[in-house]
Amino acid sequence: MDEPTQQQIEELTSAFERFARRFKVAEAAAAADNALNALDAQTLLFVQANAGCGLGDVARYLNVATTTMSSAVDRLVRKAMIERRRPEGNRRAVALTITEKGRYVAEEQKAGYRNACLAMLRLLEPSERAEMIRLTEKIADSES
Amino acid sequence: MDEPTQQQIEELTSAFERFARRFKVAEAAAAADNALNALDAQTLLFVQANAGCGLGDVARYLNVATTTMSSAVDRLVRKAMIERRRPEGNRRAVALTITEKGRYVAEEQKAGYRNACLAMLRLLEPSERAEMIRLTEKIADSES
DNA sequence: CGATATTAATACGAATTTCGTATTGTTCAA
DNA sequence: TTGAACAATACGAAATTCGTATTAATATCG
Repeated sequence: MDEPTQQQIEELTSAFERFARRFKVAEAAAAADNALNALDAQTLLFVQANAGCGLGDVARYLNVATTTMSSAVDRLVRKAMIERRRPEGNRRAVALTITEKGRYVAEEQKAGYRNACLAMLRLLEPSERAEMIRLTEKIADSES
Repeated sequence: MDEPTQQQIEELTSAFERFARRFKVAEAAAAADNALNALDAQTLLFVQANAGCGLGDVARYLNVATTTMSSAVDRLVRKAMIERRRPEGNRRAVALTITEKGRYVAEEQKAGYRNACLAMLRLLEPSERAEMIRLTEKIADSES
């Protein structure tokens, strides 16, 4: 009862395909100098948002093996975007923190996302924008 | 004039982050037996939708080097999901066509997308669904 | 207290993937 | 007919991910 219709499902699936493609192309075009691969970029953003987190925290969040995360952290440390520290109180762990340069790159990254979102909103009438945001939030945050 | 507000941009960006994460996790959970990597899956879907297309067509569409596409096609041929044929009339080209098995896997793949979209629509009130679809289509298909 | 299990991270190597360069074979144009 | 342009492939280098084994630190419990 009150199920989405087959046609609605089909329409949304198809629209999302074109949507994703458009978004992806824009993203590829924006690939800057400080370009990071997807995992490293996500790692950097997580470390920025969770200063002092451990390597395993990021791995669990991003659903990758800890060895994979260790490599990603290696790369980011080599690029001087984050730092490994030994937290006092637990000397087997590392605490990850973002550097000045890392913060810069992370902000650049986020600016890219914001630009893409801005481009989307511009395609809508002012009256439609709030509704798009509301519906996206509802889907993103609903329980179950 | 009539620009989206900073707050709207921020809200949509943030909502999309959660949205994408939720979508991605669902996708990872659905990873079936016939699992393909992202490029191979996209290639298979393109070949299904464009029977007889050339290798370069797919490469251009997906924005990868032709050598990369050659490898992807190799993998799909090895898995018996697509076939290389020499079209009469142009013997340097290959024409890609999907096989029975490929069609099956492609449909499975699309079913996964449809399920994700269904899950999204279910999170909305029936009255909101058409609006979500309309707005997504508008963003996906607008010129400029 | 000491032995053992658990935890956090790393070292190392295998497998996969992507891509650049060079090459083969075909078609087109002058 | 010869040379340029084109479609695809062969090959090798670089990067990434992950599993297994290892190191070191902390927790547990007899």
